[in-house]
Amino acid sequence: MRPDDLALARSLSLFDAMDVGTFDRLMAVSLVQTFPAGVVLLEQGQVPDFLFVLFEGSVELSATHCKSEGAISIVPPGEPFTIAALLTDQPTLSQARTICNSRALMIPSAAFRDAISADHAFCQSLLIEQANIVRHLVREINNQKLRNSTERLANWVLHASSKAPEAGPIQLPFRKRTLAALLGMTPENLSRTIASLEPHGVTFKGSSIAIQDADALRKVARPSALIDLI
Amino acid sequence: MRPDDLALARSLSLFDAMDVGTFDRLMAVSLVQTFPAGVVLLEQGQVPDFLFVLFEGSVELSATHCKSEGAISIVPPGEPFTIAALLTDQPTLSQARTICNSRALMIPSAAFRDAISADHAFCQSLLIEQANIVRHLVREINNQKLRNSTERLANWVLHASSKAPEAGPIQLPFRKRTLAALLGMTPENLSRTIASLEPHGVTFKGSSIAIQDADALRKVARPSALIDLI
DNA sequence: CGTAGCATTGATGTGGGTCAACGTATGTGG
DNA sequence: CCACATACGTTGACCCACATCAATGCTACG
Repeated sequence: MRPDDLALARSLSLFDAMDVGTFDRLMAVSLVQTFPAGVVLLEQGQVPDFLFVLFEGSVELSATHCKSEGAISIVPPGEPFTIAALLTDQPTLSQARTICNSRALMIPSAAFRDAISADHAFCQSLLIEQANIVRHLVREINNQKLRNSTERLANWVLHASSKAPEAGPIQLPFRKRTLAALLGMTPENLSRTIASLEPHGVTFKGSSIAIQDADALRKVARPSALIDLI
Repeated sequence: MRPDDLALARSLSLFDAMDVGTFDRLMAVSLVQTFPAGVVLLEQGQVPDFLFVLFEGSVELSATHCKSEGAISIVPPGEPFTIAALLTDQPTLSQARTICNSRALMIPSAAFRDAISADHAFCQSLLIEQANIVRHLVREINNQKLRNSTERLANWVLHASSKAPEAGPIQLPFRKRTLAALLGMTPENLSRTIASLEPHGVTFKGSSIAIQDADALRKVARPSALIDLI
């Protein structure tokens, strides 16, 4: 690994609590690789040999069953994915596919598990991290069970705009069909839902989304601390 | 705590990896309490003061949003619940309500977190446990997104019968409306779905469910390693 | 034996899926 | 630089799964 990649890895929140010695041992056996868009990093049903941690790019975690596909989440840079499969040494439940050019740190599974055994503080921080993922997934289940597609889209827009660094229109970070899969609907229906939302304070123009009237949008979305991050 | 309750606690898989000293310290500040059916142990939005571990009975974890309600899961005896909220010290995302007379071990949150800090092996086993919960929730999301209600019910029956200790008809362990909430449908629709499943190898009689023809049922359910536990 | 909650059944409405056609971007090679 | 190809997005027509509302049976329990 190159020195600047080492520094980049060290700066990730994942390794915040990790002991320097453990970190160095882990990096000694890890590698960094770049991938074009559309590459499958992990097939569903496969036991992962590596833990992937995204340096740059995005990865879509999705599952297919009898021809229908659903996306679990889009992994942003800086985050690891499918840790749960690795920890339990079980086949992944989702496929991981790059949706743009990406660069990832790859840590051999066995070495990662050794690090957990060796470093109590790291193990603790991972536990908190997994607990946060559990909470995120419970939110997702509630989102899916208790809302219709209009509400899901409206809340997604609100959340995306609150995450954005500055005010003003936000850019859709992937294709619309990906958003549709993420929200649990068909691309056709997403189109219609977008159209039905335009009189309520949002405008979609290509991949640019602008919120005109946040209050009006919030009235449709009815966000809840139970489901959304306030 | 009474000695037999201490022994019962020690036998739980949750504490398998826990050091004896840590265990004793934890139990010294814990208590055991019994509850009738229908008691709310944890309100949604509340930061839990205790970790509950069920000795006997069952607890329903559910969420309500704008008058509609969805169940996340039914906790069986021997298992803890809402650990994720406790680990992250955040408000619970679901309400916990006993669905029958129950008895639970109650461990003060702070003491539980201390045990995690003190005992590396325990922390590691908890991490694996959380990873398993993550996998379960991902399965649940796939189940919800990729299947219709008939398939969900059929798979639920298959899974329930495979969990049952002996062959023969199984008993529905809760009211039908609870099952409906768990499967993400209305009670009315569950009734109809049950009726539509009867020509496919299952018979429902009151709260007793008998599988006549497992292959026929499996043909409707189309179970998948991706969603179900094989 | 009445009452209250739960399960069932029927009638009806609607959200969202499906299928097909058309419009619109993005890139590729002549 | 433009015609063409290919994939993506949009729109419309239609259908079906499921929710909703309302009425009727069940079962249980005081």
